[in-house]
Amino acid sequence: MGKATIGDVAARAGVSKSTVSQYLNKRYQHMGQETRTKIEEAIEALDYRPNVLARGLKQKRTGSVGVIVANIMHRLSTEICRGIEDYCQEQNISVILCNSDEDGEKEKKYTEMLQAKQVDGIILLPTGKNGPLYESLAEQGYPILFMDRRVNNVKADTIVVDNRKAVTRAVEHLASLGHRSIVLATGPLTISTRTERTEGFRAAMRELGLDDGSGNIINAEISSLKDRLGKRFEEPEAPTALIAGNDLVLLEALAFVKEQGLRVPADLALVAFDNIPFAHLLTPTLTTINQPSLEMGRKAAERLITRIRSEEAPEAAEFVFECELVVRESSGQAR
Amino acid sequence: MGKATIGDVAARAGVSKSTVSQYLNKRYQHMGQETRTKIEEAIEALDYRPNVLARGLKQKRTGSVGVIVANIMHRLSTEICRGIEDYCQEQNISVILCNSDEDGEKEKKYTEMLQAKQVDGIILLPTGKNGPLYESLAEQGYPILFMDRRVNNVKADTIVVDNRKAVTRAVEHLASLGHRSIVLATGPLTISTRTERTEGFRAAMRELGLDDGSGNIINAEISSLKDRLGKRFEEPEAPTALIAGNDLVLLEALAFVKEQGLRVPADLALVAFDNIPFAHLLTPTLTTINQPSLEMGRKAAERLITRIRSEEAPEAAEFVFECELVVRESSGQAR
DNA sequence: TCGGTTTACTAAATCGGTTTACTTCAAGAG
DNA sequence: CTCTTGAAGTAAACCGATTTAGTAAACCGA
Repeated sequence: MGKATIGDVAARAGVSKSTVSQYLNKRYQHMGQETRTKIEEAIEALDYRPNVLARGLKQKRTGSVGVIVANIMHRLSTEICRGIEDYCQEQNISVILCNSDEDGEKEKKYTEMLQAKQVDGIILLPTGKNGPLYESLAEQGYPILFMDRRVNNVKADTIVVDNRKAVTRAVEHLASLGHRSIVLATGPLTISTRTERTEGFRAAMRELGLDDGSGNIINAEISSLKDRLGKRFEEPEAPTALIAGNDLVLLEALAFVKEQGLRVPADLALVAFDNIPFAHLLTPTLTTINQPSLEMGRKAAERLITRIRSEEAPEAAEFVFECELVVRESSGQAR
Repeated sequence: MGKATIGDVAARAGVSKSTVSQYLNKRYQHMGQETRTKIEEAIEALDYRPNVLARGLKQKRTGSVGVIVANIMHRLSTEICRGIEDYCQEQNISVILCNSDEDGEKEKKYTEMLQAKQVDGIILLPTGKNGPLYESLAEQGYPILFMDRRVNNVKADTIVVDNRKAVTRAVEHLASLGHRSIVLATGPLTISTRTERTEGFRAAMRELGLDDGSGNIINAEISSLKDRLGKRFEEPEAPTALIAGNDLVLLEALAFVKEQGLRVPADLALVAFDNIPFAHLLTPTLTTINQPSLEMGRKAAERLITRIRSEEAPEAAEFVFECELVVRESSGQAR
């Protein structure tokens, strides 16, 4: 037997579809207690469950949001997703998860797909490669929220961390241990996270009277990172400390350290962005810059859903979270 | 302006909705080239995108599948999700992600929600706490697929790894290094993964003429694991090797090792299930039993989608993947 | 030039709900 | 006894697509 419909329930309860619909939506004002009971029984007997497609078609709300992340395999993305999921679960909203793979085309395809699916809103960890798309979404008044990375010229809610402050703290921490030649390594400057960290780094170094020349800033593709590090170490004033811009950079840095037989922190102190799991189990344990990813995810979902439910779209806002510097063994005294 | 509908397109192209619908579904047989062009133009001009809710309502297919995992934060779950997502992306299917949190109630709520959403099928990493639910889904002929954990008495596709063989290899490996007192530590025996590993362990130990008594098997809640380990180490024939049943157990084991000041592998050799990230960066590097999680995820999606698309449901099948023992430093020679 | 095909297209029903506007009936007011 | 009002409920339109059954016009052979 096919699934029961509202019509079946109505027939069995001996009332009209309209009344059943009222019941389903908990509008009991115009309904006798008796009718209510009959409907309840019919629903129970038929194991009826409303078709949310049909409902969504009429109501123009589907109770689902889309999330597009660059890559769910990154720890940060996973944690953000979990935060989003947690909140949505409480609110009975379902989450459609998409991986853009840092590919602008996929990102575009996905936003279109999500809109076709009539999701009520989208949370985007943007690739940054679809400026016009972001703008048009925001202008349409479509509920959209950006995370982790800022996009320019787009009036939409944004949730990020204070990258400048985070990197400043890391630099100050290392400087306080006597480090003077500190290197920052990140991927190419294609997204706000990296540019902000780079700028923050430059400013902090200058502030402390340390070399702020570009020699200590490495913005390179992961694949050429070890090369670049190798070259830097051959130059005068070899680095005594390194800040890794994310988990992938850290992996390369650790591989470099291993190959060169460097000792941490004696030869090179290490600080890494991202909530590296096992940071406390590595030898030496690793100093990290943690992001409150779960809370950020929760906040994102909360903000988006509030926006969806409120009649008028509130002014676009930016929420800035603080990172936490967790000092462990890898950032030790300079020689 | 509200979004354009098929009616708007039809009006603008000067044809009927039916014709536009034919066009959308690429049934050009009964359509003049001229009409086709006009429709194309209208769609372009109005930036029309079909409403998949409406389509799904009529067609009874939504092009989306649900995935319920116990906890996305587990590395294994994340990887499985990624595999599923990859395949679905290729097939233009969207993925609704749910976290059951090992909570039977949530799992139930989610399956109901997914069915209400008319998803075409469900991939479940079951909590194991909803036997009747699993059965009824399978009996209804609803496309459902179980992963990672087997469920009894349910005729449905299942994707698992060969846990017995995996644990046997690990035991043999350790035995070949001279270890005679090997301990297996897992969580409580509530799911097939753990019981299979435990049984496989027992069999392998017996096969090798080693102590197969239950003294070397610890099935305990994570919270009491360190206690149990401590007690076992006070008994005669202290363990020289430990197999950790998953990543959480490993964390406890490592904490225990640290507290007790044990040296790995000199005092205790370690082997851990799951694709622990950083396994190759820990000191010593960690021997792991890797699961082909990405392929398993892909396979799951492929199988489910094939089943959805085929008219008749194929016979339920079980797909068993092999684990890979990756030997690193933590499993060294016994004293 | 007439009946039969083919081609190109359309009207209307349908999917399963929600919502609006209306009806019916009983009780209370005057 | 009539009029108003409120309670309880319903018929029908609607959401935006697909699909079925059918039609109008062109073409074609005899």
